[in-house]
Amino acid sequence: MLTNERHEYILGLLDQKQTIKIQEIVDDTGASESTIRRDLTELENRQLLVRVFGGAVLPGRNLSEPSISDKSTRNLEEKIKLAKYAASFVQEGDSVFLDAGTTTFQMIPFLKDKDVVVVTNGLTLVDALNEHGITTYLTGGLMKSRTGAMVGSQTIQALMNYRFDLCFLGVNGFHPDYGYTTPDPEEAAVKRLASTYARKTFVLADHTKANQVSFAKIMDLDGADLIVNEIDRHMMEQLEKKTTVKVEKQ
Amino acid sequence: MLTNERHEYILGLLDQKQTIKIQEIVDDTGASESTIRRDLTELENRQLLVRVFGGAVLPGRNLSEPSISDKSTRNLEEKIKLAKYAASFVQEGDSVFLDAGTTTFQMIPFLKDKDVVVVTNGLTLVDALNEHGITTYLTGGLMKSRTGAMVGSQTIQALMNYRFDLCFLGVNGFHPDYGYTTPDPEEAAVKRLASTYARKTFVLADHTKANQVSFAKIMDLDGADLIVNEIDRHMMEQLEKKTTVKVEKQ
DNA sequence: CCAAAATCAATCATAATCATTCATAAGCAG
DNA sequence: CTGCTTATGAATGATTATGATTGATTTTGG
Repeated sequence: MLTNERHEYILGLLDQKQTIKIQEIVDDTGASESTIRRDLTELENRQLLVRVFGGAVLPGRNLSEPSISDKSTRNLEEKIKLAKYAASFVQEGDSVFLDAGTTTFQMIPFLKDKDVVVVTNGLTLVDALNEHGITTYLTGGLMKSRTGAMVGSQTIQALMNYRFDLCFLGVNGFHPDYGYTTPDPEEAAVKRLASTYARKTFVLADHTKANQVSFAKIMDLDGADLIVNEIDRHMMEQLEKKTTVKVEKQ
Repeated sequence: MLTNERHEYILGLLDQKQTIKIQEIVDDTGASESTIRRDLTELENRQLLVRVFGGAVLPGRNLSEPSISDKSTRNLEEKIKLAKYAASFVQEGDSVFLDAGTTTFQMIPFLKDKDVVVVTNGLTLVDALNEHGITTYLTGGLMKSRTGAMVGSQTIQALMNYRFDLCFLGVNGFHPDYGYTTPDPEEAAVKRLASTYARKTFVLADHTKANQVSFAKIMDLDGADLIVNEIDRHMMEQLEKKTTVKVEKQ
């Protein structure tokens, strides 16, 4: 069976069934597992399907889960600890910028008794902030449906009206040479600007972000203190040359 | 059965039945109890359900959906008809301001194929706009937890950046002499300003709002066309002296 | 209030799936 | 035929999902 034929076959099957298992395709086509895997990776790169553990699903939010690409709920325990630690830097009455993101989201419960004012561009944080009775300002701007973040010129303009005691950012990667990075340039711009209006900025990152580099640079390491929870000695030494590292200990 | 399939299955079942027992899912899917538990914790982390002892229930919607308790569901049928009628005034490619509120919320499904750009100060509308793939700008501002509206100086400032083809507002009362009114002065200010930047403004009001007067005045009747669905002759005559009235007929 | 039953979180070993590597085979141009 | 590229299949060690077990917690029914 030709490569193209297999691809057609896979897509056809997927269209019918919404979900396919790798083993199914192997049985049907007679090709080896390795080959089918290669097919799936290729088709995923062309955005014709989304791979999941054990098979693939049609693209589009239905069956494909945000967490797969995003890993948003992956290290949730870790993120909660990180968030709690981060929240401990917040003083009574502070004005705080909270970035859109899952780690900053976890900070919210720990802020409720601190009488803070929160400014955020993250729509996913809204309900939780509301539930905990925290005074909240939204930046406004264009709504990015994928991330639930608000971005764009209006977000920028809104930020200029505020000054923060503290600014908490999530990132997709931190690296001694390439600094803090994230996939979306517009979101990077918002993060960057928010931090310039803050007396002090913290970046929250779990261990999976170490040495990762994403497309859009937010700023160099020295632009913000880094809050992490586990990190090897060698990495630590390198980072501490560039910035202050706060380690959350179990 | 793939993990994603199970997740979809669980959410689907939950959507149908509002409540599910773990044992049910175990029986239906053939997966072990441990696995189902893991699924539930994961889905709970993503806020797609809430775990309870013995199973799971649908998440209690906060700002994402109009609260079921208050009057919003009372005249829901009426509001949907009203909303559909209102949406019929929207042209392909229009830029539209949607006020925070339950009636404007109902307009969203009818806008999805019109390629519109929506600007709103209503956090309750966000999820629905997102789900229907509508390009959306949020005004930003102070979040009012009770109504899910954004208000204040920043909202005002944001509005000045936009011009609308159409502006749709909800109100708490309309009255021939006292005009359109609503309980909150800040929200009134936002409504008023949004309408001044629109080529045409509509107020949506069901029959319970007739002759009602609330604390904060938005504007006189002639500031906007009034969309209603049932109204007695006498009232109608009085209103038509002041403004254009569009009546949604069954 | 107590005790039995049900449900739970935490842990572990196992099984399934994964990415990576390497060697082979097939196609093709010179 | 030789040398090159590409597709394939098998093998590896790593990662992830799963199912069973444990003892703790919560609910239920007196």
